[in-house]
Amino acid sequence: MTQTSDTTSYKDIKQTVLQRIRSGEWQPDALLPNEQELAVEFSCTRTTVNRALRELADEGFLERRRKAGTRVLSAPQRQARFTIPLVRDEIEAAGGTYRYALVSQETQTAPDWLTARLALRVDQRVMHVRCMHFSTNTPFQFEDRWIVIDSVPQVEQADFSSIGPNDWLVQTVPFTNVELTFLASRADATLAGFLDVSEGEPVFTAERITWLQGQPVTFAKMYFAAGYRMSTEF
Amino acid sequence: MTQTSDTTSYKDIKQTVLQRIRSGEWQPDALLPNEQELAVEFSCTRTTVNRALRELADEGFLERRRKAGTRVLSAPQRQARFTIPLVRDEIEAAGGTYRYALVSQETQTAPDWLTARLALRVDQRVMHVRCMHFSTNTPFQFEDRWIVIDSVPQVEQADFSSIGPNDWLVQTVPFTNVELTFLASRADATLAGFLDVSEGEPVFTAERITWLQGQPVTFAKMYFAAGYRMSTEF
DNA sequence: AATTCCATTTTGTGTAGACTTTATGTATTT
DNA sequence: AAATACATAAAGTCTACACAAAATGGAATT
Repeated sequence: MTQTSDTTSYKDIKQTVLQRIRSGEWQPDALLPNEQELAVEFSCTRTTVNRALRELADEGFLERRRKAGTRVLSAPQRQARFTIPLVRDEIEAAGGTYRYALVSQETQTAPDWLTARLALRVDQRVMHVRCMHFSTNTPFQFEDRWIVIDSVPQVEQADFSSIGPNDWLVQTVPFTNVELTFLASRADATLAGFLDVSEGEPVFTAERITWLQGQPVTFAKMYFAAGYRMSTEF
Repeated sequence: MTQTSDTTSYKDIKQTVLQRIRSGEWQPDALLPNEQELAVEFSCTRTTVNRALRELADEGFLERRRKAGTRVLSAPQRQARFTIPLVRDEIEAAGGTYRYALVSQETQTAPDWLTARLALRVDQRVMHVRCMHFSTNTPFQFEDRWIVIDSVPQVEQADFSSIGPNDWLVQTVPFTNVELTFLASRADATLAGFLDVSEGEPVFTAERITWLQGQPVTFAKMYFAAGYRMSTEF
């Protein structure tokens, strides 16, 4: 047999399965019929059922184990997918005009806390860059970044007065692994000045560590202006 | 031909493609060979190549368009997947003992800001629940939640003195859609008391709105104790 | 009673081939 | 020059089948 327009597609199956979970027909922890049985029910091949169930498992609705079968997850460990936008894109998407400004750029020996955080060797040298991102001249984000020189030797020749370190890195170094952390921090005097808020105000903060094949490449702290909200739907 | 142990698998292909992107062999915006050509190169079927490329596109490395082919994304819009854990799981995973305490529970008419936020009808009634989550008797999270009674009528009979509203909802109502927001807020007197921090301290906050087939179900604000970090790797 | 071993079940992944859908670039027409 | 039509290329999906790998539950053994 071959594909015709009235075939049940993997998308149809996904929908139907979700319906059954939502309607309570398949309760949490319940065992689903196996792929072969579902294939018969939906009059399609096991391959098609497999794709549907595999994607639903990937999306966090189902749990699948060989021999054990497929179950409805009791506490749907649904995953929020944050697309971390580039600052420029985020500002422009909100209708602002993006402006970048370098605050400082210097090479130095990695401070102790950074050595510990990135598991650097002692006295390893880093490029320290601080810069501002504005949306139509309103402070949007203050970025405090360290780049490991041994991992990106070209950085010693880089000039961040007109291009941001993130843009430069994205163009220059691929990366393999990222650790992203969100937290709330308190504006100290310096930060308050840059972001135009009062000292002591809460500041939404993101930290990002990037590795290339196990080697630490860069650590960045990004402090967002007052009222910033990081949002996603799923 | 059939599958043998020396076959190139879709995982191998994913790795190889990533290598080529990282090494710069396939620059951003570059057009990849088409599936048929790659199938020949990797001595496998187009189906296998398709799965590899499809997943890489899904993970944000590639862009695929029919007829136009497959390209390397210039600004890798990599997506962070946050698995939003249940509070209890999060506390227990960190080695703490979970304890729950109800602060208040009452039905009321939805306040204006909530009516606006959830697009409720005027004077729609909601259940307002406030509660605390402790990790070994240390405040971990203060939860401030509203549940739309029309969407979950059973909630009027619910007793949240021993089970948290989130646990109850997960067991009772499936959901279709979630909006999740992270922000930094400032501890007011009440919050400072619950979380055992000074007034004015920054508090990492998550807001969560849940819908069931277009109907708003619940709005929750979750205030985390000092020092909380929401972290993910990808 | 506990442990080890193993057949069996169920998902995981691959091959081979075909049809479907989309959209691009070119040719044609206006 | 602009708009339209169209052949075609490339990804998208399905069928049908096969073998692989994991893990469960029970049988056999200690």
